[in-house]
Amino acid sequence: MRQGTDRAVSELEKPAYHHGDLRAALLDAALALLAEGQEPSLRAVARRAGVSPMAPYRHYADREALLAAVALRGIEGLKVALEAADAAAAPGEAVIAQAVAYVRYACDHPVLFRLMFGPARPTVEHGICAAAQDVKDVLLTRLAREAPDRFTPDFALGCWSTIHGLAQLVIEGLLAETDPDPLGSGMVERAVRAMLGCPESRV
Amino acid sequence: MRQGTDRAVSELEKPAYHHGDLRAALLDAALALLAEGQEPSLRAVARRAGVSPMAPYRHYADREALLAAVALRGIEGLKVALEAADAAAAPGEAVIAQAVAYVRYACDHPVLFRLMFGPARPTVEHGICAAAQDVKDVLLTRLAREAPDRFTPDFALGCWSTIHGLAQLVIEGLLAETDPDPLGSGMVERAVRAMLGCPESRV
DNA sequence: CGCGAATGTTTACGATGCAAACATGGCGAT
DNA sequence: ATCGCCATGTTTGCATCGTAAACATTCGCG
Repeated sequence: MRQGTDRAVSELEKPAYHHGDLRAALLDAALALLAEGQEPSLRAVARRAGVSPMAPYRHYADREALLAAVALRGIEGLKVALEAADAAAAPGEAVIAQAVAYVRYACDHPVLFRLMFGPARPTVEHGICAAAQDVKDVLLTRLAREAPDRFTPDFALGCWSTIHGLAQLVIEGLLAETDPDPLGSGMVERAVRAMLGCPESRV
Repeated sequence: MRQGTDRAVSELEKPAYHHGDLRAALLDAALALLAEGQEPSLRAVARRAGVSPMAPYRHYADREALLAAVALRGIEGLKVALEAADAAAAPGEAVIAQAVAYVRYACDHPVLFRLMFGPARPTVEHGICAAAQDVKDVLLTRLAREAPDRFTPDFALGCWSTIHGLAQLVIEGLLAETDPDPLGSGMVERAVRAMLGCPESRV
């Protein structure tokens, strides 16, 4: 696929027949549409990438395959966000920080998030599952250190569920009438603390 | 092909021009499609109800309105399931029983469940939110009795999130590689117990 | 230089959601 | 009983979507 001599991307070069790296461009286009809040149709993605509606099929089996690739990237992004939050957290507060980051990521990219954890069963299914496990593991690792006494696989699953459920409830607006801004108001954080049984709220 | 689609109440009259109670028939048709695991298109619902593709618009503003009505009914069904589980539970085990019932409901009606708590924002949005609160309240009420010491609004939200997140993870297959049958294996129950800190497993 | 394979394009088909115009017939006012 | 209103259904039409099939273009290797 890739070769040494790269006439890869020069600015004033008109769109050649061969796009150079459509595969990545399609991914970016889909991500961009997602970021704008719209669910990306295959045709819209192609349009945005400046190619014909059928072009994507040279790189992805079907719409679902493209979306799955996007979802994978989104999951990786979530993992990165969790790791960053974990690293930046005060001692003993890393789990809470990860939880908040998780929900914030969902709020910042609601459509993407739905794609990531919704019916993304298609082609790359296994890839998605594995990536999701990676995400869980980031949380799990920190959990094992901050709460070694209570820690069990079941407890880890419970924690993940709590955080994931919270994210779902928030982005679907199910908490809107209870609290218009569950993240900003600290409700999310308090709910996680309540479940973990660590009420130190230290402003 | 026109067949005598299941008319619930009437006897042998031919499909009259006026359907009698299309509104309800459409709901049932959508529910039936959902039960068969397919996402109901407006046209498919109309087909199943034995009317023309445009007929539903006399009763629902658009596809989303129909789906929202279906979602509402699904949420009511969940509430009923929770109440039943609560009533049948052994003393002190009602919260766990509700949690398991919640996840089981999701597993039994995955497409419906996604509809209920997915982007069901449209028309009846408020109705959906309120109904969801009703569901939460069933859990919340029992929670206040079984765990009066830890009980706070934040704790209640946390519990709901845990259960809801568990349901999401299970129906999307995110736990499939960890455990192919999280409900049957008891993993769901154990995760909830771990979060609640009540490890009595009393087979 | 030439040719095969990779990559894009065009055309076409069936499905979908919905707008607009038309048809039917239940039912209250006369 | 009759008539006419209008709620309820139907037909037609259009834009969009996913994707199959056939065609066009160019890359890279012999």
